[in-house]
Amino acid sequence: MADDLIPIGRFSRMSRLSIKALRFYDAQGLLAPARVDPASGYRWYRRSQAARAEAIRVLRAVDLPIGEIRDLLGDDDPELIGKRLSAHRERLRARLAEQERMLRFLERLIDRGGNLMSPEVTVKEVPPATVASVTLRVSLVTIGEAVQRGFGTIIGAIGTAGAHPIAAPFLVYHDVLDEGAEGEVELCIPVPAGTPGFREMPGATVASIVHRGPYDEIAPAYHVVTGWIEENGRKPCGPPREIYLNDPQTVAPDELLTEVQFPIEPGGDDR
Amino acid sequence: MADDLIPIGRFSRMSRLSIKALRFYDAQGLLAPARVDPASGYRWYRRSQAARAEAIRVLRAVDLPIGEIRDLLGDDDPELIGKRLSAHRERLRARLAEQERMLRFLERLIDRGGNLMSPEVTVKEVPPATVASVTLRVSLVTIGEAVQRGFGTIIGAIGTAGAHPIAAPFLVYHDVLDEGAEGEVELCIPVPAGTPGFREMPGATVASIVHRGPYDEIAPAYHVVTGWIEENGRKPCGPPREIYLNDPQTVAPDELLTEVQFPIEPGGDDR
DNA sequence: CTTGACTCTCCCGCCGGGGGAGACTGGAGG
DNA sequence: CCTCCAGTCTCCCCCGGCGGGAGAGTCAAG
Repeated sequence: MADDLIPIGRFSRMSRLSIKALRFYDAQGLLAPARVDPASGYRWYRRSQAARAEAIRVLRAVDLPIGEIRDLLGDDDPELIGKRLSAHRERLRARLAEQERMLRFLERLIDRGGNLMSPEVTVKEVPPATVASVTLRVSLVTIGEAVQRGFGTIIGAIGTAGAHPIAAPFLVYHDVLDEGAEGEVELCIPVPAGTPGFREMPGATVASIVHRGPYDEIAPAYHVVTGWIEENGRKPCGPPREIYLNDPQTVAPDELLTEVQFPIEPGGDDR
Repeated sequence: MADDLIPIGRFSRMSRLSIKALRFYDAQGLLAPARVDPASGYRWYRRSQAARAEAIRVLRAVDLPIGEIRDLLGDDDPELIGKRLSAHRERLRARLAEQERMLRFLERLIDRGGNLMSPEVTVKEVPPATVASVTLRVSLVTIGEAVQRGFGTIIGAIGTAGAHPIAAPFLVYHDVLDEGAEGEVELCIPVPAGTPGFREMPGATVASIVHRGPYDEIAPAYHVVTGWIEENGRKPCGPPREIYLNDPQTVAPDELLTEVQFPIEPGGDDR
């Protein structure tokens, strides 16, 4: 009846939706103008459409996708609407949590001084040692659990031999466990020199790096060391070791310190 | 030297970056392979590139844009890197705050029961009243401040007349202030009936709606009422009023209640 | 030589519009 | 009646950071 038809510009100012957005919503079947002049294509809105426009504006302001706004405005059942909104709330919460995770991660990065790429690789001499050891065949999938049990076994053996650990436990990778393949790893715990019945571990010159964080983020540390070795023209000469400098039982995963050592041939400017 | 060139698939698994991503980073000049076969186009990476790849992965994990990662990895000054990271942290914080705002807004929406579109319009009779009033010429830009001062003036006048307010203050829009245009508004405070020297406000049948929230979000309420009037075939017959049901001095903006009344011709099924 | 697993380039899609080109049109003034 | 200007139209490209897939070429093992 009342043909107070409003052109798109004025309707845009009324609804605080951009002209582009209004045209887009028209194309998406979300908010069709009351009339479209077939000759000129001009869109004419009615004052009463401002309510729907406002609802759309509000829902877009909480980042509800266009399609879901269309669905939501389609049904009148307030309970269903509540359910849709709640579903979206969960999405927003998830996104919020993700953003928080990112922010915290970034703050950790900044705290570390932005040592993104080259947490210092150092060269050092590792003296020979007597170790209690067990060799296991594992894949990257089973390694965590197997290592836990293995160290338990070793500690038991040390105890029955009347000795005690004198340094941090470590692990020797005799095979490359690059991607899902199986391989041998040797679990070691140093014991007092000369304790009979245990293996003698030779000393070595190693390129070393300390990784801080959960075990499953250690791969980059390996790549950094191997990359460093290559770039500095050194030659690897033995299986790498991983030394557990603190205890996962008492320290948060973020604080875990793990040293990665790659034996290399001596020589070069070992500072 | 060491020509341990790694094809893209293996490097992808090593670095936990998708093949698509690696190709993209190559195209963006972010991580070029050590060698590209000119004949086949095959990309070959070197183990040492895993460190840079890892840095990229980490920085992408905190959603730093590609271009800025390139810049950041370009310069070695750790202080500058820290500054760039901090700048990004501020961006993340801003985004987080925005997400939180959305979530809180959505929760408010849900609490209200999802009355997005039709906060109930009611028809009612407004009795005549005696009011102390002042008429101002304002635009939408100046209205907030002008109304504040105007009500101060009126309260002063009421005091000197020995009367006192008996109902919520309101405002009559004699002109449409649709978009930046100037117009006359009348500020009114009801006083006891028959107080001499004040204006008599006629009664009316009105379509009414209550808006909850900040004043500057009130436009949609107007549109809902005018839309309702149009859809229900009623006829507007006078300037609209805005009644301030609670006090912006003592109530948070989100809790403000403002009633919008549009006089309409009597008749119809006034429930 | 064949086979199968990799890899290449190129193009489209996403999401919600923004920016701009080039062509029309509605209403007001003369 | 014409003119003029602001408003409007459609169409196309752009944003980010890849993912998906087509169609073709390539490497290594049997």
